[in-house]
Amino acid sequence: VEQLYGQAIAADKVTLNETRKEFEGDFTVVVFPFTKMARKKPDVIGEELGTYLVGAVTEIKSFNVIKGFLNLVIDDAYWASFLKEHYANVHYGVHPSNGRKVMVEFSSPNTNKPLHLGHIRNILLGWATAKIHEAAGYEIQKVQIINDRGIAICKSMLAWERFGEEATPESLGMKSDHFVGHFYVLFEKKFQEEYKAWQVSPEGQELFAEKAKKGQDDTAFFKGFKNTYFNEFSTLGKAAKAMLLQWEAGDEAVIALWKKMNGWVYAGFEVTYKDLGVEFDKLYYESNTYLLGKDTIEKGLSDQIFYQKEDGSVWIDLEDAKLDHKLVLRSDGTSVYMTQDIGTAELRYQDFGAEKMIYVVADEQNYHFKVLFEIMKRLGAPYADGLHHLSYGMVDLPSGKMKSREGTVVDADDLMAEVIGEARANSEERGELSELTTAEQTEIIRAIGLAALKFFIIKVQPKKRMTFDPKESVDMQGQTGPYVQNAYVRIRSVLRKAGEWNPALADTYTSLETIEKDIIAQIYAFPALIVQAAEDYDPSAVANYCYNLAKLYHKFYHDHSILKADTEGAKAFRLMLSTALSNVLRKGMELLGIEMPEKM
RNA sequence: GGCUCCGUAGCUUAAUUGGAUAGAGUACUUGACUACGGAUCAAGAGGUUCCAGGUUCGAGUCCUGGCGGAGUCACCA
Repeated sequence: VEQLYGQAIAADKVTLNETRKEFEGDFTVVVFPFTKMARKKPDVIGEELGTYLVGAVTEIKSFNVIKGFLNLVIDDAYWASFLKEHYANVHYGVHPSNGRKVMVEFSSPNTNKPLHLGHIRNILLGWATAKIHEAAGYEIQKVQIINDRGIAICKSMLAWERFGEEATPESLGMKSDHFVGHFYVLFEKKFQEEYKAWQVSPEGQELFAEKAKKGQDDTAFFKGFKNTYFNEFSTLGKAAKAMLLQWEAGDEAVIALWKKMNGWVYAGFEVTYKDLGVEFDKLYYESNTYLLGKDTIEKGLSDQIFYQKEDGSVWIDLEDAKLDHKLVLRSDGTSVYMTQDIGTAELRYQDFGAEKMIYVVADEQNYHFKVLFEIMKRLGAPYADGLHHLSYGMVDLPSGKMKSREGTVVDADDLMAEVIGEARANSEERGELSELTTAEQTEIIRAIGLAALKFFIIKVQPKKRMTFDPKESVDMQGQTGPYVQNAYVRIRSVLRKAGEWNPALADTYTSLETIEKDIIAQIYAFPALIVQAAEDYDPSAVANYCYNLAKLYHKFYHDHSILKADTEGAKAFRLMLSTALSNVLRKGMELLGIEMPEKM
């Protein structure tokens, strides 16, 4: 543009797209943006630019102009040499270190119950986001904050103490985190019973008469009154709150019970994480961090970033950021969730010095993180601009919203067992694995089942709320994880059968099929795709890319013979192409935490 | 009620961030293995991209106003 029209133009102002299938070419330049500076018609500009590019860039063989779109045709020789250069590189697509650090926080469970479907989406997103950043050149640190204190775990503790009769996971034959969750649900059940009885008691009726709004029926009133009842009237609620106070005071018996219960939960979590194939570099425990942040509040107060009310509580005024006023310290001087998060952010920066910190947390906390990040900015934290909330939509069931207190959750362990069971049934029907040992079969079947589950969840853009249909999640045909695995397995099978082959023969193959070119062009796009997915915090882009690549390969495989190709050159070229594609598929899926088996 | 997000084929979804005739999967109908793996491929049908305006050479995408759904607006976390 500069050469032809004498005006410089920023690179990001040039739209360069992959050419759509129905037109000839590989890349398309949209020329409309140049009409003003060139003062010519789009078609004329297209002709001029095309002529210039063909002359100036050896890789561009020819061009055509259609309705203001300049389609550029890349020389087959370029694609062939590109393939030759990269096909054997199993780490193709991975960028060299960019010297930057990123911390990803995900999972972050409460310790009062086992992990469920919501955690699975969180974990898969967090894991994939970390891996994608790593491939994009970042040094990564995967962390979780374990919410091991608070009223929730006290409920489980209290229920076990009152109704548990010294039971253990072993004595009840339960997975240990499920065991603790069982007592959490039991607490809720007992509490509900107590609440129901109280509602019809004289005291309950009196309060209803006194406090209910006009026309409000008792069901609606008592639904809204539940928290107040728990905090002010319930004997169970009082006992749980008393236990929390005892915990904070360091009461030996309570601490011992707390350690016992949490120990059970951690043992259970460990199994679930292992089954899911994830691990963390560092764990933060809320019991160690929940008092952090007060110093910062003090300092911010003297710097007049915060202000104090008469009752002693400390606030920040964020009205000019359309975020209202927010409490950061209670009137009794104790901290709130926000205080803690401020302190934890600082602690992590001290620990790791990451310029980017990604919080993988459900979208119900969008407001919280907006406020947190705004506060960090006003406090002048050097990393404030690198804070990012990877917000994702909640997972619904076809029957509606999941509620752990009501026991309508899909348990993570059960879910994995289910998809693996489905994979096993499918596999046994096919019988492809019958020659392998039982241990090998089990491992492959596990990989297939998990691929179905993980791909089903990751392929949806994070911010979209998703409905999880258990029936569809175990599908293994169509746009699924096993479909992608199958493309890989096919390639591995072909490569095994090919035995020794000579890559140099590929040089004699000079006239590429359209689909061969398409595949190379897609492979070519992989490194940039990784960077884009990291920038967008969007693992679904990688999932969809892998699916499209697998689809291309299945079609190619169907239409063109590889081992029985017409010439030795074509055979070598196609083996090269297959190898390259298998490497990309394996790497791409690896970024999503999905393994690729050799057989299935 | 304020703020934020979402709305695309019956269902699940994509669209290179404003580009060409909105692309897949599923379900439905139909066809392809004596084959390098049929967990595959191909064909058909399925769309007023929630509605109405606006900006633009060009809008599923941006702006305004509606409609529908979700979240949030705690001295809970």
